Amino acid sequence: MTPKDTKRTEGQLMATEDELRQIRLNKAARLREMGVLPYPNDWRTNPELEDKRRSVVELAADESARSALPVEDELSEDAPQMPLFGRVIAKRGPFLVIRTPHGDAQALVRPEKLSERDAALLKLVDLADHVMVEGPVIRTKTGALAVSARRYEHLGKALLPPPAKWHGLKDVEKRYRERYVDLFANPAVAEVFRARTVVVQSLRRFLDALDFLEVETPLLHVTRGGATAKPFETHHNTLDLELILRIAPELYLKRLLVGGFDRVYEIGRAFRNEGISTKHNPEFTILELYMAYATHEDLMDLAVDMIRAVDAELRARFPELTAERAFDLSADWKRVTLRDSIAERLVRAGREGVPKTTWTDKLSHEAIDDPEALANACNAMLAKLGPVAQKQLEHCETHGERLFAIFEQLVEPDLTALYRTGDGSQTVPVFITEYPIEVSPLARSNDDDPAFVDRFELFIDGREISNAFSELNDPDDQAARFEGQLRNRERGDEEAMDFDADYIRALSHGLPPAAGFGLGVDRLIMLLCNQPSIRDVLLFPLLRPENE
RNA sequence: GGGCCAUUAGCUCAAGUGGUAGAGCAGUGGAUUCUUAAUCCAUUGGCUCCAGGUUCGAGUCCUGGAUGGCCCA
Repeated sequence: MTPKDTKRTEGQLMATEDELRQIRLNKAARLREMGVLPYPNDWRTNPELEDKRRSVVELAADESARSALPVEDELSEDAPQMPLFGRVIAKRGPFLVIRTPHGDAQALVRPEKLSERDAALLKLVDLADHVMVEGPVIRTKTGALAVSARRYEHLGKALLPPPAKWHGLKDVEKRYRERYVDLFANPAVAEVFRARTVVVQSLRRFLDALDFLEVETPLLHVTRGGATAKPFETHHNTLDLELILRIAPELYLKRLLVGGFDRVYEIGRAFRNEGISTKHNPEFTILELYMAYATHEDLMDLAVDMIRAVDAELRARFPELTAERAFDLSADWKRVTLRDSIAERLVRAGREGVPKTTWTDKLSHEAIDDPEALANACNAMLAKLGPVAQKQLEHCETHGERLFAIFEQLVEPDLTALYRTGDGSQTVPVFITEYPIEVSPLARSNDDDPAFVDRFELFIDGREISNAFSELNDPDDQAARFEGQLRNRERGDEEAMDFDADYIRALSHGLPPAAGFGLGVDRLIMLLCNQPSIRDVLLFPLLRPENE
């Protein structure tokens, strides 16, 4: 005992976290002395109780409906007993505010209305405990709803104090690390994750209605393919086999088209061993769909319909969350070739909110289709670029690679300035089409110009949401593309794909003419729910572990 | 990878130029018991992120590190 401790009277313990915990442990012990378990498991809900609880909470939020409720003194003898159970988040006078998945409602808990046992239990309640009350629903003097408790049960002890009731939990790191607290302390956060589920369900509903078959393909892959990215590596002991976590499901899904499923999709996790940012988490959710007897142009139409349908459902269910929008999904979605987007960027530089850059001086409109002029322009730019952009440009060996690099560096950052509604108030979704063949190893080349492929990427509010193309189903062409990837690997490209011999064999059995579409589900949710960081739409984003 | 910012009680935040670390909420004891961030009285609670340094004296200044956020590449 330190001298400080001796000054304390009983009941005046220090309020460090350990001692706040000890105070609650002491209350748990007193529950045990009363013959009540601190963590009981013998109280059960059922559909009927659940419906009643939901109706109580909904009534509590409905000002006009609750005005018809009786006050305590007007209660009839046979007033129905309604349940309210959940977590205590505030104590106000003789009221407990109880949080449920449907919202908050309050209980009026007066000891004289309870049995001696229940009144004694009530004395031991702490904020954040799980409790259940039952009694008639009344209107309070201030017009609020309350369940006037005739029965009180302790359902579970919280040993740690909840965050401040008014401010909630604000510490961003703590919110991500202790999402369980974030969710019950900040209802707006929980709302985002409910919205997330609605988006995913809505995607499924849309595709199911079009007779797409939802499938599950392996997460453990032997070869890297379907995207260009660094994988996570792992090992299977029994087979003594090096495996990677999939970077995309693409090649398995297309095998299923060979197998005769003409419309398939998968919503699942993909893993990329890359940086973490507000737009990147090492594991993320991807939707990929494949459709036989369709082209990438059909999938543009499908993408518009699908995203509009999802958004309509989301907006109907979450009007507040979706109120602020920098983009307009109801406008006509632009379709621009990659080369035209560069040309447009150059022509409009310095006008209409489209900024000038050093590229604007070095690169002429005519150079876009002239390999030598483009290479010269790139060389002239090199010194002006940052290290990463410089590296990307230096690695370019072909006209197509240069076009793609220029698109990424020059056009992509200013897409929101380039494509806007007529009055300029909002951005418009844009499909960028005709990608160079070199950067599209799985896409079908264009029949009229084999240097480009039948592919698009969809950008909404400047953010890349989707990538899609008509599928390459010529096995010899695909084999040559894989060879090209291997050469890139030798050039030092760690993201290049492997040669997938089984996939070539699958194509050799005949992949029907088809098109495929991939969508970053987390990014779509960020966009539609107006969330600035991918961590705000992932329940448990990857963080460096805490020490200790 | 680079730059900027942040880290103080369980939570939310204060502490001009270096001078005894404070408040609200939560907690504890009591009063009250139809409250709406309940109120009233009393009261507990600190390795000021970590490790060094400068100084008579560091939450504050310097160096290094940790974690997080934002921006740039």
